[in-house]
Amino acid sequence: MSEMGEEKSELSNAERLWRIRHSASHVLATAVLEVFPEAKLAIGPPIENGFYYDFDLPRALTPDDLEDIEARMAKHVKANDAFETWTSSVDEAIAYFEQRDQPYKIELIRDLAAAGETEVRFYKNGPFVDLCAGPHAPRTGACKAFKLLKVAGAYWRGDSDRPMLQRVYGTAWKNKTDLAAHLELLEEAKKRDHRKLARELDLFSFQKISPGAVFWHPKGWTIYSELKRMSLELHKANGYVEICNPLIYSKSLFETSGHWDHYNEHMFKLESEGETFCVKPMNCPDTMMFYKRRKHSYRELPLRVAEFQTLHRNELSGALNGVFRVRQFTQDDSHIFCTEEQIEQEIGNVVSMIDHVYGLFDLTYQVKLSTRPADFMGEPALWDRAEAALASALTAHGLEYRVNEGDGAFYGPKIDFDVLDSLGRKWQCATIQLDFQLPRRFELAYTAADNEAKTPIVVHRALFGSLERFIGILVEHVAGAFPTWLAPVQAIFLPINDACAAACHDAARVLLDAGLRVEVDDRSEKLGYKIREAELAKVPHMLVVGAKELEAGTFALRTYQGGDQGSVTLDELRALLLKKVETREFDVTLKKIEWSTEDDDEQVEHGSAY
RNA sequence: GCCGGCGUAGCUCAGUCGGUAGAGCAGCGCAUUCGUAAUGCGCAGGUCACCGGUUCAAGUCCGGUCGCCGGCUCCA
Repeated sequence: MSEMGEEKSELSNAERLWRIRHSASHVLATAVLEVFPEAKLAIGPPIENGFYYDFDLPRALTPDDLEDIEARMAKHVKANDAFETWTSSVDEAIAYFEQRDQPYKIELIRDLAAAGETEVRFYKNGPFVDLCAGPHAPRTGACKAFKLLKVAGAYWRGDSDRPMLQRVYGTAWKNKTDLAAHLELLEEAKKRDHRKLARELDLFSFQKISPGAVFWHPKGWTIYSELKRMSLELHKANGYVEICNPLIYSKSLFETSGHWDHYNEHMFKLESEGETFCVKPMNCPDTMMFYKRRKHSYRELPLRVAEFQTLHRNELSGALNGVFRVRQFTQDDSHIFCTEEQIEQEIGNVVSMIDHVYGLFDLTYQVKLSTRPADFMGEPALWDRAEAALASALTAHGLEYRVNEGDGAFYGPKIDFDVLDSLGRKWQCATIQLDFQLPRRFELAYTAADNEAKTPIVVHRALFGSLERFIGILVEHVAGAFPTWLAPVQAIFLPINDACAAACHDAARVLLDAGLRVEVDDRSEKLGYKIREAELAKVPHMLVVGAKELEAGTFALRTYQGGDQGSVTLDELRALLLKKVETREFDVTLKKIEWSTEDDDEQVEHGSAY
């Protein structure tokens, strides 16, 4: 008892939660086995904010089943059974699960044995015994604050060639208050879903006639255009040139690049006069052609070439997701042709640009450095030097990053920047990828100082990643209330009666001429109604004009969710708005959604927890 | 693509046992000229996603297709 108490006090909060969640997954399996004694168990690990367990069941689970299972789980939690643990030999363990007809468990044990384990660990709570490395909470009573959330399909061992199992997801916390807070967070998060906000704010839509492609409405397109303009400005200031190449190419281009062999099923193809053409899924192959059009001197390097062209990728229908995962999109893409010596400085410059862009929106990101995979191409020594250059550029910018060993592309190591959406899902946005292969495949060269032909290195990189995905992230990040420089309508005049309308139109004209996006709501509605609509449209600045203002020649400024800000003159107003636009001020009061700050690293340490 | 769920007016949603479709908001018209989050009255709006089947009769039951949502896989 005292031992247990000591153990408890030494554990970090995160570790305790981790054990509660892991234990909850066992309690879930306990309940599922009651309902389906013939259930085949796969794995049931803790995850961020909760847990899941994968089952092979005779039929699909219904919401009613979940309720029933949840009620049974509550009984096992109330019973407060102790988690007991022991080890047994591989053979005994296999015999145990053979007797119970649990093929997935047997496969796991065989893999452990193949990895050199001679003993495996078991955990038992009440009637339920599972293969498990642990650790667990002392008793099932620790799982008192849980809720089952959803059931989804998941391939056994994540392999699309293996059986599809049913995965039950749940969330678990140390007490009911935390659970309630988390459920409330989920509700809040749903409200800022970019698909919902896009409809409410009339930014963009999707239509059945072109799945996975965005129909941009005037307001959404304004945001898109402003972002693109900002990005281009930044690129030009950083020594990039911009090109624009075709969308459609003979398949021979992709045979040269390797896409025809490795990316075929993702490309849209067309036939014309017996020849096969492909709609480009990436900008790299045609940018190689741009480089190749003539000879280059080492003096031209690094050569930074931007191309923001439209791309098409035939993504699996089930993978499409709002604006986060589409079939047609545009990257703020560039390719840097450079020498090996220039890599570190170039990467450093790109990291600065990324940091600048994300800083404009107070967006936080997670950095991953992916290193040489098993099936790499090129010389190991070059890989080592390149990986070191990437790491050093990240360190120089004070960025914390995680190393994903062996997760690089076969053609080079890369740095990925992940951003979370409103539901806490990670989406890759910015990316920096070194490429040793493409220049070889396209036989690119530059003439070095010694008059020898050398092969340049290519850096693929994007800041936003795709404009579409980034805008989706942004919509959710600011909950639809954009900073003034991006707001589709930056200011709206609200005349109180018809007599004030003319002054509003005159003032609006002045601001429009200054390049601002301004509207006048001169409908015969009451002020409260107009304010309500402007607030719902999340217009950052509202200018109320009545008899008082007409006489004083001023405007009563009201800001989005900020209330009455007092009177301003037209000159003051114009200066205020222009300053915000020119400095791209992030004038948004964020109510951030804070998902768990646990790092995945912590989860990886318990990787054997099934 | 796979597993599960869903698809009724522009949006959010009702629609009982199978008996021929309803509300609020938005839209349109008229009235109202109003001081910081919803003025009133009226009108219009539907191949119930699509195709097929069962039935005297289908929004409702069955099958297929498409799309969307949550996951898995894959990726920006």
